[in-house]
Amino acid sequence: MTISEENYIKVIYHLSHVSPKGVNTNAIAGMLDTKASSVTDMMKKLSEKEMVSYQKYQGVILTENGVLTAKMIVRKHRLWEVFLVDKLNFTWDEVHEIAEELEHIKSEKLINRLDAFLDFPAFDPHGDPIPDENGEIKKLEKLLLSEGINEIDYQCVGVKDTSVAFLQYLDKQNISLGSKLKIISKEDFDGSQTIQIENDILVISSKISSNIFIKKV
Amino acid sequence: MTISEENYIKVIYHLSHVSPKGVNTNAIAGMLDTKASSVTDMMKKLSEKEMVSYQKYQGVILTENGVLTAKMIVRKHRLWEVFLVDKLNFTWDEVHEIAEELEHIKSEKLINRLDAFLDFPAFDPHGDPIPDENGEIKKLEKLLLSEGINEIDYQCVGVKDTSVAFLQYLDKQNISLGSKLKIISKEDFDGSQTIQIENDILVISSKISSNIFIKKV
DNA sequence: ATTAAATTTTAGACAAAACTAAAAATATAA
DNA sequence: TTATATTTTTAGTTTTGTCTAAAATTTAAT
Repeated sequence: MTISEENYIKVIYHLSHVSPKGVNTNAIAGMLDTKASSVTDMMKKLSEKEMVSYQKYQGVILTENGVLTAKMIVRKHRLWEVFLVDKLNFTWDEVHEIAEELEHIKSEKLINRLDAFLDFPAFDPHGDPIPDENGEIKKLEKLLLSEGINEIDYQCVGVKDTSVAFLQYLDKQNISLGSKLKIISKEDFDGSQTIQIENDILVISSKISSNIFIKKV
Repeated sequence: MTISEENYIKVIYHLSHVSPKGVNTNAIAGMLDTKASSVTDMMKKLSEKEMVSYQKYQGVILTENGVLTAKMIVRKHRLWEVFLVDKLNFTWDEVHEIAEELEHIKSEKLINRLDAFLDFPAFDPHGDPIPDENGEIKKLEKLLLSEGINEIDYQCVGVKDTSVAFLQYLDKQNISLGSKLKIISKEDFDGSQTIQIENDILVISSKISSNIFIKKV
């Protein structure tokens, strides 16, 4: 696989979540900043390699093989992003460009060693899930606030502890279902978090945060 | 700079240490596993970009700019090798291929952060020096045995402690000027090393090893 | 149901980086 | 110092990934 082929497959993979019954040429061209005619050319090639199934004018769908290939590229991209943020202290908004290059480094052994070095993270710094070695994706819609990542936009979707006392606490703090929130920082020492919730800043203990379910918005 | 251009510059840089007054086409072709005619084509291009000075039939020399570019590629290659060995537990003989890919990742910020993360190493896992941010190379001919790297072929070139007692010890152990040696392993706890010296296996304390000068062979 | 608009594909070209085969220049050896 | 061998360059192709412009197909609108 060339870098160019990998980029096409990755883009088709992402777009196929929006158009599962066939990704159209123009959309691909738009994402890759190229022309529709170039896309057609590449689709013929990827079709020969059995990475996509393609019929003229009908859009394109990844084959099973194509999906797995795409997931491995996404896996590499997101693991490198974790590395850049966790180990090299980049901020989460700086890493995309560099990861776009790193995702094309070939060694499978490298990426699995990196995965272990990073302690098998399930989500990248943007909150997106990281496929495992076999392409499995833990698509945990909701997660605990205590597991959330800084600077990501979340929404409150539920609670674990349903006691009256807890719900009253939430009420007092103006936390309710659907509240938009963002984690500003987390204290390593006790796991307490500073969060922004609908324009208020709030400090909550890990006992609270591990009883609130949130979801990426 | 394309990956291909970078590879040519790197090869010319290495070859120019052997042929400082002009690297010939065939040698470059040999290193890059390509044909002499392709080299000629590329030399014209690199000449236009003022990375090399090139006259037909007379071989090629890197410009000042070309040398700096080459050093930055070597820097990246060797820093990634340190990362792979020190952080991801690769063995020193596994890393070259992967580093050949990683050396072409573009971000300067990335490489300087990596340098810091690795604690500004001066040598790579093969014992070769790593150029710093400005291209400076610490070309320390000799180093202490205690600073040596496992599995590298060294030669004994001197001693620091010149006392009779020490020299007698060396004599008894059959260690002399010019002895070929290789470090098999090093104990983290006390710094003692197991070394192979002219086919004998020997365990020496850090007091000994920090009084013997060696050099890569 | 036609016609107009938008999308997609074909056909032909181009640039980068490689190749082959032949010509030119340099080096070596009788 | 010629003749021969080696090295290097030129000229002409090939492949990959792209482009433009024109033709074909599908979609939308009256």
